[in-house]
Amino acid sequence: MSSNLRVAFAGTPEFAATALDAILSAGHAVPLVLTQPDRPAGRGMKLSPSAVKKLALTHGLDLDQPESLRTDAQRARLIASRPDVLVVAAYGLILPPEVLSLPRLGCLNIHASLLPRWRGAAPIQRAIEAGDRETGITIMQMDAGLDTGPMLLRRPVAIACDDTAASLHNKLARLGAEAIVEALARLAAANHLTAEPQPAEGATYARKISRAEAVLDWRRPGTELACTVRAFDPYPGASGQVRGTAIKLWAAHPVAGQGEAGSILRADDAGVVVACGEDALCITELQRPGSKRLAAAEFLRGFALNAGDQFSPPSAAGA
RNA sequence: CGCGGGGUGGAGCAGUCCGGUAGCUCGUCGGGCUCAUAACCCGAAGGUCGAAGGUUCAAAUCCUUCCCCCGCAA
Repeated sequence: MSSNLRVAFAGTPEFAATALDAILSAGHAVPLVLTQPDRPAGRGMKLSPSAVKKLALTHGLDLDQPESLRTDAQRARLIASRPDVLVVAAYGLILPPEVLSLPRLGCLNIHASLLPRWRGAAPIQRAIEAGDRETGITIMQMDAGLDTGPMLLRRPVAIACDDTAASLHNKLARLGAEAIVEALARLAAANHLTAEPQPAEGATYARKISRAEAVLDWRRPGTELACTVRAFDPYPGASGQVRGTAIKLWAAHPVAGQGEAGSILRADDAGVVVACGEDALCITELQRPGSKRLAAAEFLRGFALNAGDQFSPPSAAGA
């Protein structure tokens, strides 16, 4: 690595940790890592460190976990670290103008979509849910808006018909890591990057995934429901309810068929076919509470589903 | 101490409350039937019932401790 930068890093989940790891491997100095404070999470609600924190600790990096960056006191360590640039990836905090203008080269964001499509919190899931065939990574110079800054670098990736949020997340995390390393390399060499403003056309907003959305509305078309199932794997998992039991649906594809929305047309080793508002959905992987994900054939041995059984409508099945 | 479900032949489950010969569906193997089959019929193998300790004439089942998996919630 010929020329290195002082790269402060702000990020929280696995997606961000992948990028941080690549930045370190590229030989840049990382004088400070910002990540969200430890949160109660998981069974037992134990305080858990973020993926980025764990990585930072294994590399012995300086770490700060402010609740926000609104005050000078909360920014003190970032200022003291004298970064050339701040790389932000799924950090989960709003950066005030004082932070955006703090590093000499500004703040770069790794965003998991081809902007301006899917600005916001859940670009990976929303792209799958919408049935997009392509998404990607955008390296963006951050400004005061939400994912509205000028673009430095865009990398497309195809969404496979069997991609889930999990599999696409992994692809995009790797791609994002490569992209930020390339952007930093160019930045180090040229001391600036040409930034292209985002077009006004085609902007959409990827709102956060809410638990309520996870309960499938069987009046929707089977093709859309299949996308939702993939978009919600692994979190929070599309769900339905039969005979009072909540059931998670982990894999499904649209098939021909018609009947009352939510009614089971067939249930055999090939899958559970449920009538939708349009066509039908063939569910091939299911899970009930306390058990694990099972292929339809195995699931049915322990939980009988038969033609004529009915999935409850979302209002009745909702949490 | 956030709430809860579960660990039983290769897979998925029942049996546990009310201790007393370990059961079901599927798979595997062998045989039969069939033009043929993932179909059907007959038969067989295969289990320290998560681990350790305790109670008992007797524990998958009751008590104690531990390990592992999962749902909710975040």
